[in-house]
Amino acid sequence: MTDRLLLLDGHSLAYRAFYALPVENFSTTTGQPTNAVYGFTAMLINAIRDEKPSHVAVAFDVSRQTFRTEQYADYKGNRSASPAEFAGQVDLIADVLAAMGIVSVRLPGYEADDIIATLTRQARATDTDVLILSGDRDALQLVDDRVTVLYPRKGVSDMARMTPAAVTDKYGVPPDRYSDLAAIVGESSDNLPGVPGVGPGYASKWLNQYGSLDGVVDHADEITGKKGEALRAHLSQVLLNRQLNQLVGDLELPVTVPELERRPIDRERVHEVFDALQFRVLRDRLFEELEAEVAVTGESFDTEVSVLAPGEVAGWLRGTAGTPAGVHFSGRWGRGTGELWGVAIATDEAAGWVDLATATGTDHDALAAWLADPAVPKMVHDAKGPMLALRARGWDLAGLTVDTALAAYLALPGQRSFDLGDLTARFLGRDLATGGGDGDQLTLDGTDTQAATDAGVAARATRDLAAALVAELEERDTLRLLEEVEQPLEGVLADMEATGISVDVAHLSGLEEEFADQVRDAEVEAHRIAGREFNLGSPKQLQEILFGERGLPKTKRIKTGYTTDADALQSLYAKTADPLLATLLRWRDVSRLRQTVAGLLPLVDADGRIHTTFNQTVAATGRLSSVDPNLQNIPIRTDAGRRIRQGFIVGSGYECLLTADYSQIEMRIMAHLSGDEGLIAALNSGEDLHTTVASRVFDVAPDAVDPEMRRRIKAMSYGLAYGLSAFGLSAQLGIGTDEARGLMDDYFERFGGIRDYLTDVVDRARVAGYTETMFGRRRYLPDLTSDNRQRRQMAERMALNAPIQGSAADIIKVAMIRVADRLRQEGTASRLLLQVHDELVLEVAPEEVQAVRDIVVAEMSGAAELQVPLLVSTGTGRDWDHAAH
DNA sequence: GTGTACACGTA
DNA sequence: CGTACGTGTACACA
Repeated sequence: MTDRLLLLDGHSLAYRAFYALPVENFSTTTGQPTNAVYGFTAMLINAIRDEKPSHVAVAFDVSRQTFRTEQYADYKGNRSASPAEFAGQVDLIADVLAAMGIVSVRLPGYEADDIIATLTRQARATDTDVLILSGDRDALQLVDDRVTVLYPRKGVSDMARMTPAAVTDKYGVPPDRYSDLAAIVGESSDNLPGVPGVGPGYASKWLNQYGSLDGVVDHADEITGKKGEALRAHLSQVLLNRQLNQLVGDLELPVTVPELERRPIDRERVHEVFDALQFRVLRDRLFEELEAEVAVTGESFDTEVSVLAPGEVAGWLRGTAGTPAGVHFSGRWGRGTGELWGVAIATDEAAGWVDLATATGTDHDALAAWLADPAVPKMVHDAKGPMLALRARGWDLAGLTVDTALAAYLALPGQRSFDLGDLTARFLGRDLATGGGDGDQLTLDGTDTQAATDAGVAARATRDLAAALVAELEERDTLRLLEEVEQPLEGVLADMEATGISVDVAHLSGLEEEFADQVRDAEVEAHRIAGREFNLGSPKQLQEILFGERGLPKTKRIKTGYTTDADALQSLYAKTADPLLATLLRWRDVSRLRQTVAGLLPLVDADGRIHTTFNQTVAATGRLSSVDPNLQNIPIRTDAGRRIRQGFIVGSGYECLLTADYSQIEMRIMAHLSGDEGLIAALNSGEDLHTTVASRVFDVAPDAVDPEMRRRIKAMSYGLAYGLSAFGLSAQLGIGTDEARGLMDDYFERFGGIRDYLTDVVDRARVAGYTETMFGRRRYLPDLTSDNRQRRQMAERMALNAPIQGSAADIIKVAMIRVADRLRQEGTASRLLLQVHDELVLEVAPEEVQAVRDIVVAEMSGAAELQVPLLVSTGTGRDWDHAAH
């Protein structure tokens, strides 16, 4: 593979960053400005990620005194002394580079550009591509078919990619004539005046006409008019400019290109340096985006794993004397159950592996007792699955002090997967691999020693990782969330998954057939109206038919043409009354319903129940998610949808389902967090919230609020928590933007506390780099300082929503733990089945309805102390639909 | 087979 | 140009 050399102009980029990023948002708590360091480092990380160079160097100026100032005292003489805030940041950049294993180069008397020119020349002599990241246009003279300049256009992430074609396109001359052009037009940043009245247009015309600057000079007399006159008057300045802007490509440098080969990132140093700079987000990005680049130190876990022979388990466990242990379970699990094949246990002193297939009954008993002993501290990575497998054997897990997957989720809430190996590499700088790889190493007695070693190493890694993550969370004040919310919840979720929810298979099968018939009817009709057959499920074919053959007006643009989503089809139908649209919408509706039911049926277990899996570590806000199947998006809004809900029924031996949900929990959290008196009063009044708010916004009596007024206010109230704009509100309500803006103004006139809160949330998140929920759950939003407007605004909406959605998630998690505890304490047979973000579904045993309802309402309402009451409404019934209220 | 885009269900 | 998810289908790649 061809080598790729990335060269950066340290000073020019730091300077750019310094002026691009507001210093008030980038300084440490001790007052050290860091905006230039931040911007430079961000550019560096992006460039390495995008360009994947094999070699990297950063060139710096030593001082302003160079051979150029000797020749021309005013060279760069227009530059005011660097602001105090800039001073010192260059040294900090050098620290960052050292930690990242990147070479810095400087040479007295020369500028960074000369160093870059020299290294470029050296690299061109070998088979190496060169990328130059520089904020100095002089570098453009180096561009050729193997050398590209990345020039910051705006901010720190928008780069112009200057190839020979791009240079020619922009300046009208090829790169090797760029310096000639710059000599004629001058370079204000270097304080080199050009020919007055002559810009790149004339300069390139002359250069192309006479071939080069020499040609232009030779033929200066032939150039007519004012511009020719000006050129002749300034010839000496032009020639001086040309002399000064020529980069020196043959310096004696202390390094050569081969020595610039990328070296492993020094994790320890990166942590130290980034901690000092308080660059938490950037550090996370560094490790995330350059994961492949980060050399795992190679050090692996050299753990001796004792394969415990049949009969040895009890004795070995006694030997560990109840000391804290990392535990790794081998097996498989899902759909509310699982099987366990083996267990590895690693304490400080020893690691052991139990193969459950060969272990004796006594071994099993000893292991089960050890696992169930709450006095023995245990660390497990992602324990919910193993809990299901243990449960299936009638075993129990107690004494779980740290689940490293949950801990990592709180430390890195934006990450989607938490692989043990990735985490040990990231947090411990160690490699989980045990050097196996050459297949199974079965010993004579059939023991798979490689599996034993792998499991033992995983157990040891879990143990070490737990310590690192606990320290990390302690620092962020998030340890309580782990110990008092996420970890206790894990067991509750395992129970819910194992329990599952009963379904009426006959009912659902009937529905599936019914919906399938309607799908067929709609399809036939659609083909008839369209005059030909086509795939109704293909947006592409649909676009051809609607916008091509039928000539309907175009809808909102999407990547592949024009949207055919339900909203767009609705409004098209309102405009054109095209019967195909109605049929299409009907087809979409019924085929989706059919699909929902068809997806559920194969997941019904032998016990007649569906066991979903709740993901506890995927949603960035702290919510749960549900998969396999997703029971958090079962239809409810339409009659047909509710018929699907009727298929979820109370199980035999139980009396009914009970649902309990928080009313307007997000509005209540917004009231609490903002402290807005008006909203608090509205929620405390006990009257209908949206009517009360509407009466205040429109300044009329509550009974004068008509349904349309209420609808608009409801949309606005909920939209606020999502970062709704006047444009979005107008689109949603079908009113003009002016009217929408007026509505928003009126709203904030009465509820100014909400607006203040929302802007404050974003401001604080921008400075801190993250948002926080009421319980201290963080969400990191590096894009808040992006100079890409779309990304930044997206991050701002996330920042608005995360504390609200996340606090609601925290509250219902606490409620679930308390409900489960109370049900256990009271010895009820009733049990939790599902959580749907603001709703709990329980299965109630005979005679327990009243008690369970009281427990659920009390524990849900009492899960958090807010400035407004947490209202809970409940309902019961034979199925999920009838239990709604 | 894998990845992306679209559409759409819930809160 | 309103957040957070998961799933199924079509379609373009390998």
